[in-house]
Amino acid sequence: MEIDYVFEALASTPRRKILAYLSEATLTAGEIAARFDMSKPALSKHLKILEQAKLISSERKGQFIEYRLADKNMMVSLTNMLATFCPVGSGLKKESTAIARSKDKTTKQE
Amino acid sequence: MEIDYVFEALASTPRRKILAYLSEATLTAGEIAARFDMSKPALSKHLKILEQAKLISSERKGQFIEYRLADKNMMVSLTNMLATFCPVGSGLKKESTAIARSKDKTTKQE
DNA sequence: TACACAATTAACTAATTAGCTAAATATATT
DNA sequence: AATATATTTAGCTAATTAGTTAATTGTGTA
Repeated sequence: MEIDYVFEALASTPRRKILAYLSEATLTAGEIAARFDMSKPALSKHLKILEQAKLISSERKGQFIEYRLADKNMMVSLTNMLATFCPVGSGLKKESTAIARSKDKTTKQE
Repeated sequence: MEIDYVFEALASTPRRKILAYLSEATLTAGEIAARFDMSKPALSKHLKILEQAKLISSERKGQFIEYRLADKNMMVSLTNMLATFCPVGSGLKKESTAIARSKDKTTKQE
């Protein structure tokens, strides 16, 4: 599922740090890498994972590649996440409700 | 950091499913395990990870152990996450704090 | 006490992830 | 064309994670 990529992407301290760096500024891959104690290829992988999750987007500018937050998509994903865990129905939630109801009935019979 | 545990816990489809199952009902470890195609020890590990992240809590009831959402903590974590990554979120969080403060004041006056 | 049931912990394996260095690709400059 | 810079891809290894079965712990009941 699509949301899986978002959660996987967020489950990494360096990746969340990248998002924080991009929260206000647009930065090139090199500018981001300069802020981490990690090789450029390693950073590149993190950027790829964030981009696959649609949390960031990239645009080539000459020999540079600029990265920026794709915050609209992030908001959609996070909102969906909230919708899953909080009131708004999914199949699992309905089943959970049904379980609660049957348990309640059993308890009252005793 | 504390939030690291939350992200790690959420980066797993079965664990997010467990949260969804618990969104309305309180279930024992066995009742949860019965809904997954996975061994009980494997489920037990997932429950432990969720509990360490303070997303769920457990309580022994005789030979059973009941699990339930610790949703207040989850909401706090998720709200903080929004505040960190989205400029909009941080503004809203501050407003939320302000509202809470003003409500508190009002309540005490009553 | 002895036995059954619920759940966890222990010990292990297979698969995945995160990092590295070296090589390749794309663009800019001379 | 040749060379330099920015970035990514390839190939590798070490560490971590997710699952398994077997053993252990805690509780209820005959």
